[in-house]
Amino acid sequence: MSTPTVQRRVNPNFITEIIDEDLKAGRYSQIVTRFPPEPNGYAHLGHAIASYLNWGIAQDYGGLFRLRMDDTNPQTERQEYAEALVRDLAWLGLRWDGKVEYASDYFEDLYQMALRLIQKGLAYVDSIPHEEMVRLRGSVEVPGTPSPYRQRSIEENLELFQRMRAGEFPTGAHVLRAKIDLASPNMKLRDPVLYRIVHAEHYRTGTTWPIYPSYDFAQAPTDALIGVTHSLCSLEFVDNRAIYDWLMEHLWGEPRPRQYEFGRRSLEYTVVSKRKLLKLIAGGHVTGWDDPRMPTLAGQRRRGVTPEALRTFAKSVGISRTNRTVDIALLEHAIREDLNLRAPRVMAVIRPLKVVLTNLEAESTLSLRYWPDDVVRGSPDGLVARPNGERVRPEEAVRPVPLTPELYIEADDFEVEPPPGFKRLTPGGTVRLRGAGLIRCDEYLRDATGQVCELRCTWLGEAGKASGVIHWVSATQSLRAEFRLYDRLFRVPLPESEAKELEEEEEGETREDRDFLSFLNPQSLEVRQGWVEASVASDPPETRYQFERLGYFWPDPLDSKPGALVFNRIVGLRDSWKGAEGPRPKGEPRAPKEEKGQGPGQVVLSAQEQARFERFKGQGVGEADARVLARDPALEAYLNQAARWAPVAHLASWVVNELGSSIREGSNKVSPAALAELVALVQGGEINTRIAKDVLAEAQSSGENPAEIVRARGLRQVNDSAALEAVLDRILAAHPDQVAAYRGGKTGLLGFFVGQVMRETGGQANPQTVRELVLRRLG
RNA sequence: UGGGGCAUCGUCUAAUGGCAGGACAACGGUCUUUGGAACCGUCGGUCGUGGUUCGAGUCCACGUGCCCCAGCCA
Repeated sequence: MSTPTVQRRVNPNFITEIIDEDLKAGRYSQIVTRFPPEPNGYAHLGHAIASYLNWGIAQDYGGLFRLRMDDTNPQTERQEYAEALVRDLAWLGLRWDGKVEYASDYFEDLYQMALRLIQKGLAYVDSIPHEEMVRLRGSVEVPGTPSPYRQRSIEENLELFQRMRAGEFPTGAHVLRAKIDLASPNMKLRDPVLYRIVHAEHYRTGTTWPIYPSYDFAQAPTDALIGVTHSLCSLEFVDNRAIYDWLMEHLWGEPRPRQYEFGRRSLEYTVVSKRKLLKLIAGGHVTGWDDPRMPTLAGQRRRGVTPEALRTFAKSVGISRTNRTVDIALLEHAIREDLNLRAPRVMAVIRPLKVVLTNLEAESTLSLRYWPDDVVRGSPDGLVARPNGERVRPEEAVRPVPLTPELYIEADDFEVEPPPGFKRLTPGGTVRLRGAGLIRCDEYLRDATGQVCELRCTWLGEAGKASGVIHWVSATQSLRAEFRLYDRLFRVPLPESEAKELEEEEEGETREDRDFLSFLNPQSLEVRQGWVEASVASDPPETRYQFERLGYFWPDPLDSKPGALVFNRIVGLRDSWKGAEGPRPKGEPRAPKEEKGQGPGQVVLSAQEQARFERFKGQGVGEADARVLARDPALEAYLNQAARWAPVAHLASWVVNELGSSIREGSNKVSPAALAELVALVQGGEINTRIAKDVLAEAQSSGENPAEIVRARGLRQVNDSAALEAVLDRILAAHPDQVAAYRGGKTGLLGFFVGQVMRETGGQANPQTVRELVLRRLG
């Protein structure tokens, strides 16, 4: 196992940094990640991103990836969901090592672990009513108070817990709690529940267990049992990490899994919470979990999105420690990019307008290519695919397209009064029929309602010129088809926060019709009856097409039948035409960022602090540092000790800015005398601040004496201008572009040159001297 | 409010204390038998105020804003 070098599945991030360190330190020989969905709903894009991350990292590091159902709540979980989860994640292209794991497979192990905890006096059976327990837990401001049962003997706890397991008590009568700290400021640590009694049938274990582990007690121990090393979860569980660590400490030991949290990703114009998805289904706003507008993997699959596109999307979204909402354009881009190379081009007309070619008597059959030239050119072996997958030379990747005297074109492609820049058909105008020469519109007919219903045109062959190209199909030899044009499910990018604002305006009165549903996009599905060229009838049913100028489509896997074709629009084409109407509406514009009115903020010092502040200032300490020192007794004490060996004015900024955090958190390993000695070296010009800082950091972790490190390494400051100039010359010669850019005005490069010299000299050059040299040489 | 987490172009994401870069979007152009694709370019960012430093997105202090925690859900 080693650090990945080529083509990572997941870009480097704060987790891979930790893994790199762990591997380097030899803490694990192989990394193991896992994805633990709860089988209480369908997999959605959020699952896709999180599972891809776990799988991808394991792949990148040659580690193992496990899939585990987190099925510890029999009341909400179902076999159907577990199966769907497995099916959908497999479809996504994830491969897990070993069988699918289930937390429920480890119920016996967990039970034994709970017994051990009780035996160690670290867990107890609590028998107070639920509401009472909630009350005793206190609040964020008020510490909790112990339950009267907290002091039960080990024997009594053991007996009670065993009787819980034996099913002797009704649901909710007792719980097993960890004995941690009821006064902890971390609410999660106030004696969390480990086990509860639930008499309900579990979809896998049936009625064999009347007790079920809680999230916390299932997570850490099963991670450990299946060998997980890096247990990733989302940010809302940060506080739970304390329980995770506590359990591992008392039940497992090293090496053991550790939990790391990442920020959730949500997607514009969608919701993913199970409750909301169910509401969409129940309300008939979508047809089910696999409705192509749903953010579920089942929905995306039915829509025609490929797993490759979703993996590309997941990779591009990335991971950080911040909750983020991703621009839906990123998803659409990933889908188009994938389909551009995958989808053969054919023609369909979804808003038909009849065209009669008055001078065309005979029918003919054209042979049109499936692929545009740029895709052909991009093919590595020069071959391209037929819809059936067969790879052939471009001139063989063709289909027959009948050209007949009666055609259909897109109604949008004809305008009686064209807006400026309109490149399609107009009365008397000429346009190119894709692959079939030019036509001129001689006449147009209107129906009783005044709508244009037919065009009479002259077919010109190649005689003439036209700037526009439109698509078409034969009116007599094409296939009828239904087209389902899917669009965003919501009108606004953030339906949930919009709904929340509404709620607040209503003063807490949550009305059914004022929630996120009120932001549904009424045009999220538009159904059209039109025509598609007949060649598609002989293609495999899962073929994804680009209907030229319309978008990417594929036959609906459930509803499309040979005699009754139904095509789903997977995603439209980008449209950069800004005509009369412009591109299709993209929702309401975002609200601009609010101006933040922020004052400078000044701490009010107490009288005593004020006195100390004045004293430090009098000793030559800068105001900001003096203010910090005056308010922090620990720093002041440290500084006072160090002051026996060096002037306060020289020491203060080091104590505040370099050692401040470690002194405060009690991890400081540099003695006041040692700091004073180091600072004296800086003051004497023997070393520069850069060396001092590096050495200090090293001393902080190793506990060595910093001045000793300086002596042992022979570190010193290089002031010799001639020597530095020689180094600088080499660097200027090696970076002619940067030199030119600097002379051209990019003075930000000063830092670059100084930095290069510093690096070259192992940080020992006198940076002021270098800076002057650079300025002199390039100025 | 006690505790915890987070803050870089409109969006997502990079930058051992040393050139704030990439992708998406937007905008403009080239090319084009798809107003597609491709290619080129433009716009645009370190939450604020101080401090440390030759040099700060990164370190320190003080602010501001957002998110999570008081289920026997996960």
